[in-house]
Amino acid sequence: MATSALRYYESLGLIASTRTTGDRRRYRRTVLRRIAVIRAAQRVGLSLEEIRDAFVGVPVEAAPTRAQWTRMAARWRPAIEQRILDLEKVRDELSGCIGCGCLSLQRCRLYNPQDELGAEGSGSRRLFPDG
Amino acid sequence: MATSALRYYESLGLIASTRTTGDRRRYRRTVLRRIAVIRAAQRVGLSLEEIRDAFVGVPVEAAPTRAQWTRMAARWRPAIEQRILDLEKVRDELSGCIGCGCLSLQRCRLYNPQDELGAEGSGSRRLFPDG
DNA sequence: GCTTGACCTCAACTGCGCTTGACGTAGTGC
DNA sequence: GCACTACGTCAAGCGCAGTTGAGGTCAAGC
Repeated sequence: MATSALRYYESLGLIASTRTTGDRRRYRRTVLRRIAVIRAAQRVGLSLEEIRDAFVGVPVEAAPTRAQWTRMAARWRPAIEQRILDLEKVRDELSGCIGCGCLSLQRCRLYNPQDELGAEGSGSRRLFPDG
Repeated sequence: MATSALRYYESLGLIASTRTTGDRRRYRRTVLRRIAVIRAAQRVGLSLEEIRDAFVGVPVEAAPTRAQWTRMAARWRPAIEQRILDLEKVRDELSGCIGCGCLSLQRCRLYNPQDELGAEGSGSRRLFPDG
């Protein structure tokens, strides 16, 4: 990965580095772990800020304990599971709903994922009230 | 959703609108479908450009046929499936690998998802060669 | 010794996906 | 009939996640 990204992560406090006498960055093993986890979290769709939040309690400088890693991993599970469920829903709706050609604005779960919004009028700015 | 987003999509050619005598935009049913599909595709992680590409063969102005929708949905399935697999991998690796505390730089699949890179030296810029 | 390239800092820039603002018009409610 | 709001255009701005460039330093190879 690009060194500029590492510097950027460091500027955000996501990772830390030690310096050589010549002021070059050296990354400890634990930092490489953090980076791997950061990239993985990005694949899940988390922002760097969310990732930083997920790292609270996991030391930036020192080697974290196994318990700390485990706690963090546990914190992430729900977000990952949720994201997987979301995608499975999109997949099923794409094949089930669009695939079948129904696409009813009133009934289709693609338009109306929460099954809310029965017949509350037709105000504008109403499609996807919250994401 | 915000009207500004609709105008933006229109500026990209993702959707089309008819106009009233007073120059206001009116969106046909099929456009509302398109919008729903666009939002769904974004949830999957596709960029608007990728989404536009996925829409080739699906008319912007007229009502697409069921066959056209179906073809498009079929084009997306692989991307969605892949994304789901990715996330499942991240989930399993987070609980299996970090959870277990191994985190070996050489063996951990989190660092080395393709199982490539045996022992090719330790050049820099080597972590995650392609995403 | 000297060149070469990888690193350093810091500020400015990029691309995406919109949003905001300025300024003007259209149409609905009272 | 008049106020008010939602819409119209267009350009500029924002937040995120970095990248790029200018100007300088460090260290390995010849």
